Amino acid sequence: MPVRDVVTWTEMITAYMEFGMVDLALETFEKMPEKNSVSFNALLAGFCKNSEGLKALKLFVKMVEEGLELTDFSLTSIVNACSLLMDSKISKQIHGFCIKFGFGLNACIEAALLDMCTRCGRMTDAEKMFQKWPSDQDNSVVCTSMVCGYARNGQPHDAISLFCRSLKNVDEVALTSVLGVCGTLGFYQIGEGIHSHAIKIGFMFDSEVSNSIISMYAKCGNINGATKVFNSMPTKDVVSWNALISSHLLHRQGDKALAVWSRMLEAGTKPDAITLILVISAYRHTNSNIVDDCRKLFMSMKTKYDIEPTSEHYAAFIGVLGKWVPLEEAEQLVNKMPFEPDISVWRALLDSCRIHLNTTIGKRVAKHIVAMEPQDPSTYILVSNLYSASGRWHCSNMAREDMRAKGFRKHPARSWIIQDKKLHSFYARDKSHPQAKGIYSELEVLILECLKAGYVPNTSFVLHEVEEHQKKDFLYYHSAKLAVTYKLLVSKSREPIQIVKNILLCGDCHTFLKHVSIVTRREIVVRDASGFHYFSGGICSCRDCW
DNA sequence: CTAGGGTTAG
Repeated sequence: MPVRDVVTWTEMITAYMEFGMVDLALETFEKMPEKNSVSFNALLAGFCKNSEGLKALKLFVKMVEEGLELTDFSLTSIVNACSLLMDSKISKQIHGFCIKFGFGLNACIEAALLDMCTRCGRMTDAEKMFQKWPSDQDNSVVCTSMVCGYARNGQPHDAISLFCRSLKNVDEVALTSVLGVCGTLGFYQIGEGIHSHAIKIGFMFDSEVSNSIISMYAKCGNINGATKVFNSMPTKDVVSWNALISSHLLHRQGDKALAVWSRMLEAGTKPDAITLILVISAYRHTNSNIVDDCRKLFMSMKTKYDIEPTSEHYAAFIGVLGKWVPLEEAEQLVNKMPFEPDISVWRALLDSCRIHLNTTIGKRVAKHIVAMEPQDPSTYILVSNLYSASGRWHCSNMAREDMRAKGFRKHPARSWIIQDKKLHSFYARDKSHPQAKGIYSELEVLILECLKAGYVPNTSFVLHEVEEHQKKDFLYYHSAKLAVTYKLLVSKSREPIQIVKNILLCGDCHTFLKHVSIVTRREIVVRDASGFHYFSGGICSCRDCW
């Protein structure tokens, strides 16, 4: 067979893989009358490109067993496959294989290995490789891998600090990643600084960078900044529209989100699956009169926009129903689904049970969730909290003990604030802050003032079995209360107080913060898992439903 | 002809 034919076949495999047509690529590969190592490598790389880590690994094993020629390209791809599998043990085996393989590592393999380490949780190994990287070599790729690795592994400070230390080496990819970190944490000043830097080094019109700036501003509470950046973009892709719609959702501006959706259609941009998840969700933040519009949209997804509803779309729609119509309708929809509902659907239904305070259906739903994800610690907490809410402490503790016995750890609930470009994070009854003493005594005073202003503690949000008189001790030291107290202590300006919380704000903290906004006459902005709460003069923008 | 890092949602 002439070489040119092998080249053509191989190019076809790559092209199919590029467009996600894995089966066609494989078919082509099998039909090839003659294969060389390049065609194997193309298939291997294609699997990785399409997140088929296991298929890539199996192919690689086959290549080794059959004694096929392995090259730098094969190694880079198999390292990538390990990154997809995120398995520390396999990653070490492949790591060793690459080193033993002999003919020296090149920059691509090294960079892939470093990235693999960050994805398998081997941050110390990644750091070692990073330090050894020759300084005369261009290392914008490994720099970015390291920044993203820190971001992924819960080390946002290291991500930002490395980014700032290597400004000469960062490019648009590192920018988007670190902007994501700023958004997650609510690091407004730093995010703004990075925005300026992005303009300075010429990425003002890079759409990926702009997209992440939109989302960064929205997550930091500046919805106008997000809108401004969006409007300034000369070309908006579907991600830009999605980012703006989700920005409005985060601020519970359902009408504005729907208005952007109309503009998007007028502009002729084809929505994708994420767009529809967002637009359906937007109806949570409108009113009960237009639930039917949402229903119509949901029913016409396939015919009008050629998007097949997935579990995520169902979950979003159930979230809307759960908010505006009787719970039974949401439950019925789950039972009538044309395919097996996944965990996101059950979680949405459970969330609706929370809004309706319906523990009967709630417990039933929770059982499904536990059965589906026995590995997930948050499931046990969900069940435990559900029992606590109805006073069944024994069952509640059993769920927690069950979780501990299995060695799972829950992701702790946290609230944090930013002060002097530093993050101060608190968990419930946290005494680890250097100023803990001052915070607790200040909080005592604040509680007294709020009680005077009419705050009535609601001990049903205490999720542990304790004596009634002890309950308030648990309630008073929730993380959001500690965070707001600390901020009041250190910032005397009239600026709004910004708090970020990684889960939902509890009902008692919500009531408390309303009173804090009265007695301190300061605006309080909380971003929790449901979006923004703006407290001012005793009222919250979420209208007490979140 | 084949290889290394990223953005929107949950």
